[in-house]
Amino acid sequence: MRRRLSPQQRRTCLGARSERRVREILGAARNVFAEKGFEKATIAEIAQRLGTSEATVFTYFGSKRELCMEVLKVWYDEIISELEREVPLIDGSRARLQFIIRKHLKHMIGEGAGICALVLSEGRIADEEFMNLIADIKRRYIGPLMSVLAAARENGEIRRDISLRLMRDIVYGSMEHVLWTHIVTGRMPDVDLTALQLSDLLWRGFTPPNQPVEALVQFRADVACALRRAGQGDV
Amino acid sequence: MRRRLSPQQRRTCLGARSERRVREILGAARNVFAEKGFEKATIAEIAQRLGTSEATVFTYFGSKRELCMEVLKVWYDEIISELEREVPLIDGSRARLQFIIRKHLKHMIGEGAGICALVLSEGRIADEEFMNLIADIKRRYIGPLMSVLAAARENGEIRRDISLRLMRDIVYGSMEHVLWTHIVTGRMPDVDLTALQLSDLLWRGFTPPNQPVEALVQFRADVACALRRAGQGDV
Amino acid sequence: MRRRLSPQQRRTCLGARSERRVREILGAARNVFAEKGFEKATIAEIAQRLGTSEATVFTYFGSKRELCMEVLKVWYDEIISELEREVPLIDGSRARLQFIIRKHLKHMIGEGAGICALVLSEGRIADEEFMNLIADIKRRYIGPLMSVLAAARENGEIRRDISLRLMRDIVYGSMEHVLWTHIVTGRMPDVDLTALQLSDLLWRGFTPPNQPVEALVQFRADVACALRRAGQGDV
Amino acid sequence: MRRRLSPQQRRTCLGARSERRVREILGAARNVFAEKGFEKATIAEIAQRLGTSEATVFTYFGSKRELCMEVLKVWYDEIISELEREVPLIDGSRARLQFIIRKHLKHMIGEGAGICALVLSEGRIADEEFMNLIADIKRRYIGPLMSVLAAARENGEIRRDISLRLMRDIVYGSMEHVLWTHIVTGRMPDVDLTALQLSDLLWRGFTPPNQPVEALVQFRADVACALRRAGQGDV
DNA sequence: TATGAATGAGGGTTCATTCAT
DNA sequence: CATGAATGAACCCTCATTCAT
Repeated sequence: MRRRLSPQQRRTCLGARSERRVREILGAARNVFAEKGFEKATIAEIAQRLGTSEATVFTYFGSKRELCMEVLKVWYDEIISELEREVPLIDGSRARLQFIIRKHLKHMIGEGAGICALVLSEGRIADEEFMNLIADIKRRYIGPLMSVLAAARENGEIRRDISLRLMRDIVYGSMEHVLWTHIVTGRMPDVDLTALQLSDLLWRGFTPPNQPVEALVQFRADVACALRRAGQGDV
Repeated sequence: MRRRLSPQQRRTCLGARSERRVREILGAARNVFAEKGFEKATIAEIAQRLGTSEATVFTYFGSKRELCMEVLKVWYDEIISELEREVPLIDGSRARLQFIIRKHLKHMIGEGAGICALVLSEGRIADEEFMNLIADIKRRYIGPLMSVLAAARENGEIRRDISLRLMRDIVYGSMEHVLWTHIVTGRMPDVDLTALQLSDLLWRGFTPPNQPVEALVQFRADVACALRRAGQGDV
Repeated sequence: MRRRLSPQQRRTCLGARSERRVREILGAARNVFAEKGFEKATIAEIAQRLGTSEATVFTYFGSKRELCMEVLKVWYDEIISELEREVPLIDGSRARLQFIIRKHLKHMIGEGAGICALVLSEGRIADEEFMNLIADIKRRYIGPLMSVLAAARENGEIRRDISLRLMRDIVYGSMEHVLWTHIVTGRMPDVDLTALQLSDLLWRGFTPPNQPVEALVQFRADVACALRRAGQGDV
Repeated sequence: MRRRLSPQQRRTCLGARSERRVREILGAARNVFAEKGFEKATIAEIAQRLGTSEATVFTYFGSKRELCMEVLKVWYDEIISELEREVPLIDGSRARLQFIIRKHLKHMIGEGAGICALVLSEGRIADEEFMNLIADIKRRYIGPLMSVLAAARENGEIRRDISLRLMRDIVYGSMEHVLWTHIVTGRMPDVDLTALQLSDLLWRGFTPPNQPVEALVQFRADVACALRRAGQGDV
């Protein structure tokens, strides 16, 4: 049966027109899944928004679940690669954290929130394949943050007594709750301000406690001195 | 019609035996809803676990939705009143925060996680009555924490430049993500340790910043970063 | 089983308290059946209005259908015997007709209408026993009118060329439609006026025609009609 | 969702084959509703008579209620337009009344009776939309008769002291009872004879009492005279 | 006698999925 | 390739009726 081909195989042998069709379906499906959640979304509605029939959807995607997975894959692939490309361009762990937070908040406002909720809600329930996909997405999505944290710990910028995993949970958990509040109340959060406050607050928690103040003062003096010697002026 | 009686009325006039029945049904329903979520849970399964018929469930609860709401109410009422009773017995804002965090983590491990997911996931989808209940539960559940934070801010223990709402989101969001990780990976977290670390980390973020010192810390990090970029290795 | 005893047998061996119970149940059932119709009426609602349990109803009446039949029997027995007692006291066929019409309209206003609708609506659908009861009730209910009409025909007061059956249908059909209009619109009809007009109008139809005069009347109408058709306006 | 489309929308975009399907379903539904009444009719039986599944019925009609409403609409639309077309072609108020009566009796024999009973019985019970439809149907169905009566009253052919509403109730009520008798007894009435007798009897009731005989005789003489003068012979 | 409790039998409705054209 | 049409399989919910106490 044609249905049993994986979507990749199927799509490989389709022409240009079909490529567009696939994208259209994914787009409509994304909206519907985001708005309704997996259970309440119906193929009928997706098809209706496209102006086609339900059967057409099944021509391109073997099942509702598969379609949903594809939607997630496409959506996350995009923002993950964006993240992976841009984070290294930022300077400083703290700035990177702030960047990641702002990026996440921006993506997750609007339709993104629904997609994100999909990942959070359905991941526990669905069959194994679905769960694996979601686990994979989460892992990759979280990758850039983990790199930043790992490097910062290497540098001694952040404390060693708390696991990176816990820090990661704090970062993403905080953001999700912020977003959740936004979804439920309907109020738009000020993304930039929230990102600033959040990264500030969390960073201060991540920072190693009890910095010896005198050493820092001395360090600043040294650098300033060196700088002066290099002839580039006041601090 | 019997169905049209509210569950309170119905239950009020039942004897001791049926009180037990109600609890049994609530128990089974709690498990099923927690495991499957609202949509995927079926009355049939709840009845089956009790060894009775679906009709019996409907004798005690007018609808699936009503049953679910009752489950939520019972579960949260218990822990909310526990929280409201015990938090005031603790001394010190920071200790209270730690207490709330530990309590939440403990409650949410196991079946509690599923119930909690119900509140988080279904709130956006269901009808108004359901949403109102969930909103109410959230408000009451969050009450003790908000009191602690508000008092701490009064005392000047925590910063004024960040809204309590954001702090609340950070606290609960972090915990939820911790729990989520636990659910997905199946690994039991060390509740006491996590509560300790989490409250420590967050508290330090909440605390008013000692700006001169922190500026120095940041300065050192910046220089180190610049140095690294300049390709001269470790600090 | 006790259930299999006919209600008569059962009631025979019950004491005074039970007699009252039976009447209470019949009363509540009457209201509910009248308001909702047979299908939409529920034993639960009947029991609820009595403040007892559904099982109690079944202690006295073997089934919903049986209860409904009993309700009909009791209600109609009363007004039929009333009719049979009072009609002979009236003088003159025409006055009797008017009396029967007024009586019917009065009875059928309010709850009576619902009972009557029961007879009209369910009679065609239910099982044979039910249908037989309804047929029997109708026959007896109609008896007094039939007697009046038969006697009037004997006297030559009403025409012989139209069957009594048709006359009966005209009398009761007219009234039912009047009542129906009243139920649907919710407006109270003026019972006495309607009874007067109805009996007058129908009686003039029942009366043997004075053919020459009526032929003349019709002739005039025909000419007027033809004239109008010919386009020469009013007569 | 497919279900959420109105039946019109749905049907509009279906080809000729499904037009037939719609008619088939309406036909089967008509029979079942007519035989059983709304409550006792089941989608299962309708589907079974068509040799299809219940789901198929729901593909074309969103709900049992909607299906029933459509059945009523189709059935009445046809006979109402027939009535509106044909009544004006008849000459004379009395002949029109007779025509309407005969037409009604003919339509209401057989399955029509069941449909008619639907209108009469369910109108009081169902939800508002249903009731509105039924009220609308009744109004339109009764329109032609009301026009005839109104015109006849204008001409002075029928009495002014009795409301048209009451006359209407008498006409339709009589017929319904005639039909009811026919349904219950199972005997076919002689439609033409009944229509003749009914219209004769009722018309005589409607006619203004106390026509001055002498004037009529004179009128006939005048007309006859005029006719003779016009050279067209004897009366 | 009264009733709390339980339930079998069914009805309406939904929807992912299949298949012939 | 697109799709109109059909449907099996569930699911929620209702209610008359039974039975042990």
